[in-house]
Amino acid sequence: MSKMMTTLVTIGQAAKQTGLSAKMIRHYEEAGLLKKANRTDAGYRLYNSQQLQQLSFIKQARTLGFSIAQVSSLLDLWRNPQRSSKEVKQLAEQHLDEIKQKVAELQQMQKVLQQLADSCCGDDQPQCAILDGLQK
Amino acid sequence: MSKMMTTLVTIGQAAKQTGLSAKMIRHYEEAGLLKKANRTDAGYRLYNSQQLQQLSFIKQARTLGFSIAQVSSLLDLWRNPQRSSKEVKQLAEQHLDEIKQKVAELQQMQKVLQQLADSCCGDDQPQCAILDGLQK
DNA sequence: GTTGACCTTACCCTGATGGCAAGCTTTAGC
DNA sequence: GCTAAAGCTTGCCATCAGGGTAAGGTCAAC
Repeated sequence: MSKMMTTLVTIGQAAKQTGLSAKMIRHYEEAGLLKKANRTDAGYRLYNSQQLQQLSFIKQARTLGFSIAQVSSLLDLWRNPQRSSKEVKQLAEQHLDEIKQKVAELQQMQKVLQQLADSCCGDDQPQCAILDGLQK
Repeated sequence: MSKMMTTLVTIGQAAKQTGLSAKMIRHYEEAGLLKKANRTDAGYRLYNSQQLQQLSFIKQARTLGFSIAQVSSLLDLWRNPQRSSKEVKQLAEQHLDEIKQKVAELQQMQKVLQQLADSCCGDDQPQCAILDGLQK
């Protein structure tokens, strides 16, 4: 056993360093993404550099739009030396498909809405192509 | 006063005709989008053709992604003969901007995620560019 | 020793539904 | 007329990923 020099930080520091909020970190612990953090005698959570790395990983994955459940799976794969990159890629492509579908839905909305807006003169008269379009 | 022949339907029929669910219709009533529906002696909600038209309007607006609050404003404008199409157009363009921003965010996610997925060979080995990318 | 910054838990709020339960009403079949 | 099914009612809980607030304990600086 080697005695590592570990720098421990409280949740506020961890939040600053990872770009998360303290609330989110507690939430992730509660959700089971992280092992329960060690505490000081006073009950303050303490994080070492490995845990900070895990939190950064979560932050990155959330930024890419992965759900908490997906992040949980990603974390499991990340921590598992027996993983295959195939599993990871499958997860990523599944999420990619979800994103593409959302983009398509939003673009469809955008298209229709843009057409309606373009056909509305936007003056002081009550006649309005947008409302007419919604009525159809 | 002319006595109009009005066809009245219960909430299930209204749901079928508008593509909404009965639950949504009750929710919209609760949220103040619609006047409280008349009831039969037994307490069943009844909808006439004008109310069905309003429900269809709501359905269309929701399909275009307007929030309930925005639909409420749209309904107010729709019902107000003194409206100006300018007000409607402004609301629509505001929503259009929100959609465009969401699309941009999702496309940014998509781009990064696609790059990660492309650089992951997806084989049986543990080495994985996606996990490496998330770790950074 | 006090003040202010930081931490703790617990609870309610968001948006737009879905689901379920318990109970009443109406309709259809026999 | 009786019964079963379908339809309606309200009310409460769950979702998802947190934010807000309250009430209280802790720590560091001055």
